[in-house]
Amino acid sequence: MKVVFNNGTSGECSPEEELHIIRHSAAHILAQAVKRLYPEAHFAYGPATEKGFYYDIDLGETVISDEDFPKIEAEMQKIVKENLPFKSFILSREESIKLMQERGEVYKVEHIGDLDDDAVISFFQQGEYIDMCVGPHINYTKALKAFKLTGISGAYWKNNSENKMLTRINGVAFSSKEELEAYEKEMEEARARDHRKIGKEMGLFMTDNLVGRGLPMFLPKGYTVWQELENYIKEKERKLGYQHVMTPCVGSVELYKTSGHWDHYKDNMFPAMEVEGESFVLRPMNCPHHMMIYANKPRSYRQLPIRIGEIAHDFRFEASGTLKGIERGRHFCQNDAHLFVTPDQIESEVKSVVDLIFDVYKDFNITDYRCVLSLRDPADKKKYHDDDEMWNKAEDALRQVLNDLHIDYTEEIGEAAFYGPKLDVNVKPAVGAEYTLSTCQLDFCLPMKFDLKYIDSNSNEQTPVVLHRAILGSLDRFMAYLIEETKGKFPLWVAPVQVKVIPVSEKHLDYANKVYEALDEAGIRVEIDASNEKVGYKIRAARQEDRVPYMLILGEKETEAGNVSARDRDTDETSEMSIEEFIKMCKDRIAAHR
RNA sequence: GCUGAAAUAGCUCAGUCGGUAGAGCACUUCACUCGUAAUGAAGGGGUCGAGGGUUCGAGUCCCUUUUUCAGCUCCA
Repeated sequence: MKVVFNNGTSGECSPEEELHIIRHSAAHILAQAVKRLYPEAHFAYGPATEKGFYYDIDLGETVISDEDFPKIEAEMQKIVKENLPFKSFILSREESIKLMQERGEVYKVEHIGDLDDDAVISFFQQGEYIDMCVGPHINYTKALKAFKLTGISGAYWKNNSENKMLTRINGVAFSSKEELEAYEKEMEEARARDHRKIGKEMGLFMTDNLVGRGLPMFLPKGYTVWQELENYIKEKERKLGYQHVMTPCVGSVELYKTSGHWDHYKDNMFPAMEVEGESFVLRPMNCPHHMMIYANKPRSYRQLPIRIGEIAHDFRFEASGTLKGIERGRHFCQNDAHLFVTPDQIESEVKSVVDLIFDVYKDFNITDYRCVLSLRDPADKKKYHDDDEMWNKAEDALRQVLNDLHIDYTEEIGEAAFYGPKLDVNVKPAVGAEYTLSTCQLDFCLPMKFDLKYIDSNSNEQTPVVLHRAILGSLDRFMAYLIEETKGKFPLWVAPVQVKVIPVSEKHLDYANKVYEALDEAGIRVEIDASNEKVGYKIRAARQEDRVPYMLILGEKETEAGNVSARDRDTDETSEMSIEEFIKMCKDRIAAHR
């Protein structure tokens, strides 16, 4: 595809860059259309995104909504039809500021101020619209063939909530109409597997205004899934030498002042409760409790590593706008553990945690994830515990382990916890932004704050190192992920209803009840559909509502032979076998996941 | 928290200019006794999120508020 560069020349771009350039150009065309329709508009940033583009716009007093999209899209379409050429030119810093000031583009002027002194400042112009930009861009507006505005929202200038909120118009753009249609279909499918939607359909969890915002409640079927996940991970941990504990959901404010969490996070905690002169908070995390368990008695190097695990209820006063089903609530249950280790053991214990993460991912077929080594921002002395030597040691140690394990990761500055660096494993939900599923954090800081000790082989006191880790992250969030990945078709061992017994007619109800009893007795989660409906109807319901792994169709033939006809959810194939054979098959399949 | 949008039956949604609240599914009952993705009929079900206002009259217009959704910020 032919493109225009910011030095005024034109040439071919690589196929990989093509879409990006189309999308970025779409942002300029959007701005041009908006400027024509709303002359009072001023523009901030307008980049390409993963699937399209957006432009952050200051519209002054004007308020627009998605009802205005057809009008704006029509104007964009018109600009495309006009087939305006994109032209570029370079100006000096002074000329640039003058040009942008003349046009009232205060954000662009501020942007110029942020640029390095030797930065080349270039502009692109199509028709009457001029934008400061490094390009490149499409050579004519007609090269924008398929786009659509998808949403409107607020966005802070320079992504800082202290700054003014601008209007962000989002859009998508593709190289062809077919690709745009495919994308829209994909989005529709993504919305259909949103865990909030499926959770409602399957009766997994609910919320209620009277209970409170961000406080989901697990219904019997959802709690069944939850318990399976809990048992699964606890068993894995037990085999790896973890010891599970149970600690209270409340802690004194002093506890969190000691850990340092109070200073960093008190605004995101439920406010303190004053009782008889003491202050308590609902706990937002479990590290301090586990630290105190470690400190409960003298520890020897011979006992280390000590691995303390807990399926722990936590409460965080998350901003209302961030709540999202069971993916992010104000109450959640962490699959938390703290590993107290000697410095020599860091590598092997981190490795063991990382192995566990990927072992679990294998069990659940999780393949689409991204590893991030989250580091401190050395300039931010306020957020991060101020001890450069400690940080360098911790970051180097974690990086070293990841390299030794040959794990692909990207480093992100300013993403660390206040007490130490972390390895985060991030995934993408059906709808919305990436989040962290699993984490492993290296902490030299809290053990010092809590004055934790162990006696080394020379009878000297030493401070242990702590690994904070969560494999399923929170059970709630993991379940959200699992729902979206499986579209509610949970693996047999997790499925809230594993088998649905479907009698062909009321005549076969007695036999169906007998089969039901046998399965129930065998510990298989079974339901019977005794409703007065046709088989087709019942199958449809079993597929759509509970998404059951197996349906047993029981009619004349099965009753006489004493067999079952088992229909497999995943293959839609039916096979006839004895009750005993079916039970054995189920039990074997379930046991294979333990 | 911020910007925008939305809230009507258990669920998904319609409701025009302000004039007695609707559909499909689900539920209940009856008939049918059925073989692998919807049998038929009848019936019950609503303070239109909440509170105020305008009006002879408000699901509809205005204000406040709560919740939900999209995104921003945040995520120990």
